[in-house]
Amino acid sequence: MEQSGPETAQRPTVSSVAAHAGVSRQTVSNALNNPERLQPETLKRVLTAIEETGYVRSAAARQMRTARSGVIAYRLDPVRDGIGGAVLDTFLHALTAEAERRDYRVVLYTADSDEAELRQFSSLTQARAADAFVLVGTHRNDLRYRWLSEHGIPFSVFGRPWPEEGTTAAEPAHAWIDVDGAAGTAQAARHLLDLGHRNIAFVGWPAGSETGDERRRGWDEAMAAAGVGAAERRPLDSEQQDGILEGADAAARLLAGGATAFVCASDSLAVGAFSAVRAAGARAAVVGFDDSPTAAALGLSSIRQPLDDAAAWALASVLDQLDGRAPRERDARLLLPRLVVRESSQPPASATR
Amino acid sequence: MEQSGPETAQRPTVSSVAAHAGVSRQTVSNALNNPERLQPETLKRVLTAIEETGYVRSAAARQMRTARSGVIAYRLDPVRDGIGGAVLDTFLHALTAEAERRDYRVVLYTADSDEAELRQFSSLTQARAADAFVLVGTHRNDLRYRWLSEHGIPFSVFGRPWPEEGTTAAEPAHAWIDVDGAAGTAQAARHLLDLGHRNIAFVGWPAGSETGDERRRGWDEAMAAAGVGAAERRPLDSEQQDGILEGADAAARLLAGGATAFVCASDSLAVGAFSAVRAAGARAAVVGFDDSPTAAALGLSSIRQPLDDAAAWALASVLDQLDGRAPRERDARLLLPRLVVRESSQPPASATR
DNA sequence: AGATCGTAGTTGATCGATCAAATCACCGAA
DNA sequence: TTCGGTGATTTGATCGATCAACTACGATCT
Repeated sequence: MEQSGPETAQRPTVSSVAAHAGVSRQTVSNALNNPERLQPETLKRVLTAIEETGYVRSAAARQMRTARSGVIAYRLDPVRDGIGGAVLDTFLHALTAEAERRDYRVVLYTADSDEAELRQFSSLTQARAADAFVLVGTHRNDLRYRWLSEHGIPFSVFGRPWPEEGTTAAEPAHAWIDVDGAAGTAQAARHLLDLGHRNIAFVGWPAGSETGDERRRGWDEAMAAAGVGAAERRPLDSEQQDGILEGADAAARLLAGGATAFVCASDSLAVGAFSAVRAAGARAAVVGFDDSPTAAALGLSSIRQPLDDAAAWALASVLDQLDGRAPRERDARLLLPRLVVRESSQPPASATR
Repeated sequence: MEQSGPETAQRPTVSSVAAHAGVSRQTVSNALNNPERLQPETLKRVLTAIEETGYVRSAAARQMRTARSGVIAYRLDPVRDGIGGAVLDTFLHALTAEAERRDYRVVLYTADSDEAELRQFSSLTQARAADAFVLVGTHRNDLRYRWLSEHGIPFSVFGRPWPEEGTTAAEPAHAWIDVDGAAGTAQAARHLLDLGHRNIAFVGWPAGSETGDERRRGWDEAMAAAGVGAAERRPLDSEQQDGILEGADAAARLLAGGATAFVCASDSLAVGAFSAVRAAGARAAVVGFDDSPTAAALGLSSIRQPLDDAAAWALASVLDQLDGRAPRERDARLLLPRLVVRESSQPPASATR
């Protein structure tokens, strides 16, 4: 498998491998791209020659002929928040790993505005340096989807599409995948209900963000389903910016109001809530969102997004588009997150009804 | 600047642009690669034609001829810790941005062992999918440097080289850059001394890791220089695994021992220390390390590594190697971090000597 | 005047793989 | 025996940019 000395031999090419195996260029090419066209015996001989010479296809030559780069582009944003940021990191890692598995590669680019990103789209595709894009995050009046669609460039999005202004909120034309946040917080709430809690507070973001509203809804619906009335739920709800301190403040307030457990919209809030609980010497349970490494380190229960699945789907989708296959069917519109139970919501606290 | 309809026109090439401008292929090529060879007037005409046609060089064709991909490879590790991980994220972002500035691109790969990484080195370079590598993190008996060197593949490292076993700790053969951790903690200690503190504790990692030992050394030397004797310093030193809880425990213990300020080896430890201080109702100052977004959010003073500089240098170094230029001179072996002062070490606490 | 040189720009060949079309070998049917 | 047909393999042409060698045309020198 190893190759000879530093600069001794020329880099092997299809032709040199062909000579080595006693066949023609094209046969070597076929061995790699259409093995079924070769006689088993010939195939084996060629593969052996490839092995022996340590041959690897030149990406450039290949791209040139096939007009495909085998590259997916991903926009790397500046680091924002320490705890929540890990989600996209994990997604990117999963995307890279999945791409490797399918013989693709991931290149990074940066952009600090939609316009800058469109320029990147343009130059990356014009240069044939990338075949497709995987986008994360979405905002209102996002210019990117339309631009990519109009230019016929394959892409998929991790994150729900916002209904475009003026559009009847019909099915969006593009491929996207997302996680069902409501299902996550509902699951967390039910878990805490099962432990005997009833005064389960929600430590959430200010109303208005889609993600935040959805997470609140999951908690709210689960509580309602468990027979906790609207009047009882209202004082258990809270809104604040994301952050550890904000979470701590909110939790302290809610604790004073009689809350015995917390479902949080993020791990940042949950870390804060958790520390407030400990500071107050209370035994209230806390569940976070995103299962960040911080949560794991602190023993904080948290809702884990299936990022591997999301990345795999996002990649599979763009590859389908590239290969002209029909759009991938999905049984559910949204992926289901999974609650990871740790000490912060274990062992069952004594019910406080 | 924009290009016509979706699929109307063929992608422009050197030839089509040449025709458009009334010159030859090569002249277009020269306009882009050796503009000084053209008469100013011709150059302008060609550039206009490029602009008008929206021409962008095909990366593949270029790579093929020049045997250069214009790509730097970077290994993306799985997310480990939430807070400290942001350092590498920031580094990667800086690297990507700097690469764009210099018309290079960054591709990602994964590897879960040195051996796996060597395979990646091999296939990425054989396929000419990457010209060089930027590595981060180092460990003893790292197989990678030797392999890359022996194969003549350019690379640079963010992180100090460990002295190789059996080697006289001479200058390592490869290009590397790192941040002077000792200078950082020394700066933090001096800052706290200036504020009137004397019982400044160090919340550090267990001895044995180079990075950790170095950060401890900075604190230690600054304290010694300020006249704090060894016997006085010893009880102010502490060792624990990295983590928020560990930091909180250590700080609580040290507070009880009379510490009035903390220099921490990481922001994780500092976050813990900070919360312990608040929990104890004390007014002790805390300084973290790495200036993570979490620290910024909490108002925690922290030592910021000059990651932009490090990334720029790492990239410049591999490009020098690629272009056969002499290794880049550096005035200092190490980059100096900068202390970012926030509320956690402000306003000057009353001296407690 | 003729040789020499320099500048600005041109043409031919090439990188390495793949597509498309051609060839070859072999078999059974007419 | 010959021919069509099928499957396996080979040859020719090509993707688009750049390198290297070459032409053209003045200006300069002897």
